[in-house]
Amino acid sequence: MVTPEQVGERYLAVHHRMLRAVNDEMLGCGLSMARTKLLRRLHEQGPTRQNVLAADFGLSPHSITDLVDGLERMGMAERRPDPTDRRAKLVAITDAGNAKLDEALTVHLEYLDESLAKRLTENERVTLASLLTKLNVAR
Amino acid sequence: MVTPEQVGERYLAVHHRMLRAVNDEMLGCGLSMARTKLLRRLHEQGPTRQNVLAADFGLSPHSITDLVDGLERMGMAERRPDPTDRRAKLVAITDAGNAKLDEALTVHLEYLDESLAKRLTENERVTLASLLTKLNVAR
DNA sequence: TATTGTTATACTCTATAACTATA
DNA sequence: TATAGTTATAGAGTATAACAATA
Repeated sequence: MVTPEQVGERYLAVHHRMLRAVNDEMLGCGLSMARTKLLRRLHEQGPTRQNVLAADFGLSPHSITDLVDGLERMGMAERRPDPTDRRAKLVAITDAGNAKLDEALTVHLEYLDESLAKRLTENERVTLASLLTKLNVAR
Repeated sequence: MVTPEQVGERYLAVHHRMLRAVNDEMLGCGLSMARTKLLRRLHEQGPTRQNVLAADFGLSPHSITDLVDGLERMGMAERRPDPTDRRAKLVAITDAGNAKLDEALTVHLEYLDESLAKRLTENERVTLASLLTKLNVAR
């Protein structure tokens, strides 16, 4: 029997392990979770100022500097001057970054989908997806 | 509409954020996720050799040394000689560790349960719990 | 020769605080 | 005086490799 009180405990145990497995998978192809998220944001919304990224991801300005440094060293992103404010910098994804992002998303999402498909039926996955949608509300 | 193919993607977005929130909560009461897990294992299964811990948690021997160092500095765990093998050490939880573990589990599980209760009905939480049970199979 | 754990070294992800350049 | 970003510093969590003690 399952009671609602046991959910938090299971939640922690299961997802901590799953996310770690995905993260290992991602590192294997050269892009960590944090870097993938940032690259994806740049891919979808174009060149963005660092302070906007910090606010949107809930990270400190320093963490963004660090993340962008890493992506820049890898050649996946680049900083450009912001023409409207000489203090600010726009971070943009490069062609190499777009290619890598494509590869990383394919690899890790396929891995996750396979892991889920191994453990859940199609109906259960649909149910999970709808629960996730409800969990995703920021509150 | 929700298709099984979208599940992996949502899974990542939702749980990454949730686990980070829980981890922040846990740091606030002085025990990180990794330390809590280790302390809990020591509480439940008694003094354990470091190589066993490394194997069970899927960590390198060094990571265990590091984690135990941290818990020892906090007075939450201690190393004892293994009477059967002078190379080995048994890691044991202390009284202070047991008290802290109790507090940490209460704080972070209550936080998680509240987060879930804010977003899901009781029936949905029961459904989630049963999905988590299926996801928890190691494969 | 193999195993147990530590030390040395390093990388990622996160933080706060002090600082520089610009607004 | 306030904002954008970097540098300095720090701590957790992870890794590999080299090493000492012991088996």
